[in-house]
Amino acid sequence: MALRASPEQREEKERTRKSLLDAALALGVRHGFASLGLREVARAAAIAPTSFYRHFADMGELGFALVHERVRPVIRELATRAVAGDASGMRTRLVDAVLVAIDREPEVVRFLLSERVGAFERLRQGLAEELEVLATAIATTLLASGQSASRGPGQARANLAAQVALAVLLDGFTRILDGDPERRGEQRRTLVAALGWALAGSRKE
Amino acid sequence: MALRASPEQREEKERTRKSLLDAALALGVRHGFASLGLREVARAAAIAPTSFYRHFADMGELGFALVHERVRPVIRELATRAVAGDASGMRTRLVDAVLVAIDREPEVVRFLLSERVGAFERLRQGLAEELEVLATAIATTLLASGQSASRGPGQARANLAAQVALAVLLDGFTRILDGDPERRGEQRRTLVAALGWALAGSRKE
DNA sequence: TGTACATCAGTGAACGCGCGTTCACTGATGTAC
DNA sequence: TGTACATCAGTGAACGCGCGTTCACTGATGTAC
Repeated sequence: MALRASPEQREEKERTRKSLLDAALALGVRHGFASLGLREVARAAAIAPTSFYRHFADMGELGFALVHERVRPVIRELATRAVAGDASGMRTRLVDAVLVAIDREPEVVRFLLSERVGAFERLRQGLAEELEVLATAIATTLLASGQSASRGPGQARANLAAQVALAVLLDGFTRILDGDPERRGEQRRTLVAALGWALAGSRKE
Repeated sequence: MALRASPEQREEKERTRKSLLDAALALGVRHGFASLGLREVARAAAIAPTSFYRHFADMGELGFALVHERVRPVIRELATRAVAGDASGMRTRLVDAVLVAIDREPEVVRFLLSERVGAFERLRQGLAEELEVLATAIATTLLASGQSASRGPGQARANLAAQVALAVLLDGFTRILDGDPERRGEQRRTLVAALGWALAGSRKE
C-alpha cells in the first residue's frame, strides 16, 4: 500500500469489520451485549483475537459503531415513514415499518431495546439522541396535520403525543419480539390500536 | 444445629443473603447484570466466593430471587396504588408511587428496566408476568370508574388504555432515572401529563 | 523497467489475571439419650 | 447433667480455563525514483 490501500484491500477490511459487527449482534442476542468478550466476537467472525484491534480499540467502541451504523438507519427509516404522509395514516405507516424492522434485523432491534436501558451511559445517551429524532418527526407530522393543534398550545400537545407514541412503539417492539410469531396479525392490530390511542390523546379517534 | 437452625442462625444467614442481593443490585447498576460475576458479588458482600453457593446455585438463581423478592414488591405497590381510588386520581397516584420507588430503590428500578429486555428469557418472562399484574390493576380501575366503558366494548378499551399507560410509566421510569435530579418537578408534571394522555384515550381529558 | 522501501490487515506465541467450581475442613450450635 | 453426634454457614487452597493485551512477525500491495 504505502500511502493508500487499494480498493480491494479496503473492501476486504470492510467485510471483516462487518462480520465483527454481525457476530456481536448475533451473540449479543443470545448472551447479552454487556457480557460479550472480544475473543468471543473475534472467534465468531473467524479472525484471530489480535486482529480485532485492527478495527476497534475495545468492545465499547464496537458498541458505539453498532449504534451509529446499524441502529441509526433503522430509527431514521421509522422517522422517514412518520413524515411521509399526514397524521391520519401515520399509525399504520409506523407499525408496518416496525414489523419490517423486526423481520429484517431482529438483532438490531433487540440491541436498541437492551442498550437503551443498559449499563453503558454513552450508549444510552447515543440511543436516546437517535430516538429523539423519531419523536421530533412524529410531533412534526402531528403539528403539520393540525390534528393536535385544535386545542391548547399545539407544539406542547404534539410533543406530548409524540412522547407517548414513542413509548408505545418501543413497547410494541418488545411485545412482538418476545411474542408468538404465529400471531403477527393480532399483534399488528393491537399495536395499531395502541398507537392510535397514543396519538389521539383527548381528541376524537 | 442438627435438625433445625436457631433463630439467630437463620437471621444471620438471611443477612448474608440480603447483602448478596444488595451487592448484585449495586454492582449491576454500574456494570450491567449480565456481566456480573459470582466472585465479584461475593467480594462486594464480604464473603468468600465459595460461600456464595450456600445461598444460590449460580448467578441466574440470584437474578430470579431479585425478581421475586425485590422487583415484585415494587410493582405490587404500584398496582395497589392503582386500585386505591377511582380513575380520576390514578394518574397522580401512580406517578407519585413511581417517584417514591425511584427515590427509595433506584437499583431495583434499573434492574427491572434492564432485565425486562435483557438476554435471559426466564427473567424477561418473570418480569412480564409481574407487569401484567399492574396492567390488570390499571384496567380494573378504569373499568370500575366507567370512564372507558362509555364507548365501545369496555373491557377491550380499558385493556388498551392500561397497555399504553404501562408503556408510558416504564418510559417515565427511564427518563427520570437518566434525567437531571434537579428537574424532578418538571419531570413529574410531564409524566402526569403523558399518563393522563395515555389513560384518556379518545375521551375528553 | 527494476529495485528499495512503506503501509497495514492479519497472525501466533506468550503473559498475567480473574473466573467458576471442587474439596476437605472449621466452628458454632443444635438434638439424643 | 454430661457426652456423643449431626447440621450447616462460612472458609482457603487448588484446579483448569478463557480472557484482554503485548509483541514481533508475515505477506500482499502500494509508492518513489
